[in-house]
Amino acid sequence: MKKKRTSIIDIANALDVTPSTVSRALNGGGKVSEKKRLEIISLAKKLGYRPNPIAKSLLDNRTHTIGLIIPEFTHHFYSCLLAGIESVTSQAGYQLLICTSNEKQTQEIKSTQTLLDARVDGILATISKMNDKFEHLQEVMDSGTPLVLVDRYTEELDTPYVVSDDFNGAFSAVDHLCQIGCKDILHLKGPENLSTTFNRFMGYKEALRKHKIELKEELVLESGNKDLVEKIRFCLTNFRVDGAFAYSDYLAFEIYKVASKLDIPIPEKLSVIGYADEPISSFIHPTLSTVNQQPFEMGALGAIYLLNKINNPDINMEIKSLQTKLMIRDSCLKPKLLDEQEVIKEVF
Amino acid sequence: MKKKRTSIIDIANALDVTPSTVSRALNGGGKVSEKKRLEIISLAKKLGYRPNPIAKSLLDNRTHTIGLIIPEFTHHFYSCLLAGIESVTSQAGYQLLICTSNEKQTQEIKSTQTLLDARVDGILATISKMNDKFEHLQEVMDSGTPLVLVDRYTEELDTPYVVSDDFNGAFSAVDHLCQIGCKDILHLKGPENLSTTFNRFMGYKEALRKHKIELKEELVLESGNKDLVEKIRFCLTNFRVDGAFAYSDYLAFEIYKVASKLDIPIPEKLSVIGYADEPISSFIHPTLSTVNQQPFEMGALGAIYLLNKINNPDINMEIKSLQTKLMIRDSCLKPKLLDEQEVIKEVF
DNA sequence: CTGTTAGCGCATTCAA
DNA sequence: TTGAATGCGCTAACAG
Repeated sequence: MKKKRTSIIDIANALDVTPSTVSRALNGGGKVSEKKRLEIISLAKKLGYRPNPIAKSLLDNRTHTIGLIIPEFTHHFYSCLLAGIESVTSQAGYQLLICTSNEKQTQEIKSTQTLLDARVDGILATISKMNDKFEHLQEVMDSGTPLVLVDRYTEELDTPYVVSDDFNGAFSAVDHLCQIGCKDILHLKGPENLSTTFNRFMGYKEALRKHKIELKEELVLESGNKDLVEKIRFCLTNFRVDGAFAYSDYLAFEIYKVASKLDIPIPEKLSVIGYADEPISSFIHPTLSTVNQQPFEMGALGAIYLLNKINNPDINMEIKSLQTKLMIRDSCLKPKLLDEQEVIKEVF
Repeated sequence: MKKKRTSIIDIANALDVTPSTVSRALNGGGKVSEKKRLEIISLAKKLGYRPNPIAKSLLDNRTHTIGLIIPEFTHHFYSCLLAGIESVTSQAGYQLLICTSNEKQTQEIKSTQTLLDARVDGILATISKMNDKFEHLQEVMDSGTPLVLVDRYTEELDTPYVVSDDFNGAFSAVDHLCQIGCKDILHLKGPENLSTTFNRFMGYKEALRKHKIELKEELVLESGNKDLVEKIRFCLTNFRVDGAFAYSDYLAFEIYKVASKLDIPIPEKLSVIGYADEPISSFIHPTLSTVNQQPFEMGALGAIYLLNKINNPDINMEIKSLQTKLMIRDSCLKPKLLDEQEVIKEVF
């Protein structure tokens, strides 16, 4: 059974003053005689008094709690996101209430309800993949609860967001492949209909254009279908592919597998870059070059935006496309003419 | 600005009844004329009424919130643990308030304070590595807030816990190595002073004993010191090591590296088993056999214990040493005489 | 069946 | 400087 905690009333009774006086003494605000103030404070400490935030919340309609909706816990990306968020909110004295959507809209809707019911001061959300309607989030905004989107966003919601700069992330990767001399660069696209898939593909194209390399459609593969491995094998066998850029690290690993079977050495004959900087990338052989999206920073910045909006509702819409970091590892040929220093710096 | 939510008083005024009546109608408990009941319910729905849990909490001193303290977010193990916990608590209608300790005692102490202040109904904690004092957790228990320990525990705290069965986990791994014919089995120990290190070592020894294999001290390596790689190399070179069991998957990878340099093929000449079933294990080549600790189940069970204790404070002390799952992958020789079915079953 | 009263813990009026 | 009163939203005990 939970023990009753000492309240300001207990202190008031013990000292023969009113709760008001105790409240004033403890909050420093009002005028209390120094003597009483000290008495009260010392007794409070002795009794282990801790203000009841529930009562406070009821009074001023703020909970100092922010709600978080993420698709899932078990991807490294979200763990980092979470860590970034937590680092900011805990610092600011806010609690974190966490819900998952499992990438399902129904659960996401439930989660927003839960958080709204809990009277959180604001909500940080990564909208789930399969979202077509955003009424539940619009409802959050209409209720006056600040909302900030992280990692994924939609133009249908007029609210701050922090995402990753997929275009430039992809661009920097393919640009690097070009710089080390790749001419025929395979691209494995991501899931259809995702803005990230589109933007990374755009980055790929733009880098080719910069280096005056013609885009060859046969070198761009959709990763959705089952015969992906077969298609990769076909490409590696029939075209003189010397570079590859994949939508994700996992897709890059598929390339590894095929290349291994075909006895194509990486990076000697084929330089590969993935995306997301999964921890696995540094363990696989050869270590995989990839694009780091800075999930921790993304979470932290999202949390900062949210706190800003909570504390100043009229604040200008803040949006940010976070810079990515190109992580060059052993899966790429070392640059020939390029200033090595530059690359090395990027790694750290 | 957060909009004022409709309260039971708003409904009462609109319908010219008292808040009590509305409360009764909405909660179904009391006696309300059917007519009024329907009126009230319909208006409540129309106004989007949602009860304010803050007020309820103030009243009955329960928040329907449980606090969680974990060392960190970014290890896959904790992500799974978290997912397991969340699956149970959300199901049961509880919110999750999350704090991290970063493996530091000072932060862990702060976290307990935060959670106690927030009046959570119970706390689920993975105590941080560097804990020597447990007063803060004892204080939690003294306050009457149910506490359940997960993954790590201490005998100093008389409270329920869920951990992993390290002894049998290690035993099953080494037992398997013996069954596939290994005679000289290297063991890489974990960090000193950790019960897990001790228990896994015990499991290793017991398995050897079962198979009447003499324990050779030179085949047991402390992993703390820097020249671990050198020591592994020495072992692999000078003794005819044909099996290896490591405290963690990461340590197993160290064995991979050395074996690769020495041109010792895995699993043909050396079978390796790690511990923890990191996702990386399935991606590395060859895929690494390992021991799965079922972190999701661990979290889920911990949450169940906690909810039990919250709802029935007098419940018997519940403790559980969770069974591990041996994951046999390509890093082990296929069994010769052993009934293959059995092994395959273990994998799934 | 329904209204009145009281109180959960606290801060903020307004009086004194 | 201090006390009394009020209310945040809700439920429960008691009256009617």
